[in-house]
Amino acid sequence: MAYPKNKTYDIDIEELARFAKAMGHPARISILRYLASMDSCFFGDICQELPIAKATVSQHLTELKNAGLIRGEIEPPKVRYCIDQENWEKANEAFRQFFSDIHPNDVCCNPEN
Amino acid sequence: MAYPKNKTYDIDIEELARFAKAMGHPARISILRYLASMDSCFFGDICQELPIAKATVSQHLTELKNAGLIRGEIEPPKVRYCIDQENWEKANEAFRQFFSDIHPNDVCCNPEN
DNA sequence: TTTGTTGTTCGCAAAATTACGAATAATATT
DNA sequence: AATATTATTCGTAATTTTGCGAACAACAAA
Repeated sequence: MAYPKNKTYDIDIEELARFAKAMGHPARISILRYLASMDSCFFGDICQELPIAKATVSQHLTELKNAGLIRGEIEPPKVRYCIDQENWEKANEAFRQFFSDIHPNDVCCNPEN
Repeated sequence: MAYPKNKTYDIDIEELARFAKAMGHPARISILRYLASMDSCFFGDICQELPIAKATVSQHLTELKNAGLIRGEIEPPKVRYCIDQENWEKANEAFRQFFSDIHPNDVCCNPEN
């Protein structure tokens, strides 16, 4: 853009957008999927799953942490990552509600109507 | 980045990421919400709902169209937009499945565990 | 034919994203 | 104390995103 200019949107819209944005990259979806399938997950394990450099993986993890979707804690010399239970539920609910807002027959310009 | 280097991920992961990315901006969430709440929706109506310039709205609409989440058809001199029923369901299902993959008690490093 | 309405496209600019290797920090091991 | 392991941060670069006003295109109305 340039100068953000304080565009404002509803809080819940901003929140859903933040969750969606965090999920808006295949590497980050992969990470979340992987974390969701494991009980124990170190940085190194995640790193091995992805076709990108560790520095980049670390950046993606930071974004997921900032969005609240994951947690990381140091277990020297490793770092253990996992899904953030509370916010994961929040995100789940936000998406669920969002999609439940529209029902097929409401739409007007799809071919079938 | 620089030179994309053909990072590959599973097809379904790519798809979910594309949907999420399209939803990763409050203006686009607003548009989708608005469309989901209306039967009839012209560009001008959408535009009035948002705190950004029409050129920018048009760009966001293009992104949503490219992601397959909406459709637009010309009804001179206006353009009618609506949710793309089929892909909306696809997206809904993709998110639903994604979130259903994790269950609270699987996680390992949340405070409660 | 000129004018008005509607929405897209163009040209531009600032900021954010994605990516990498190298350097660094923090801890454990020898 | 020196070395090895692990993961983050730094520096850099290319690309993408977001945004705007102005110009444009398409059609309707006067």
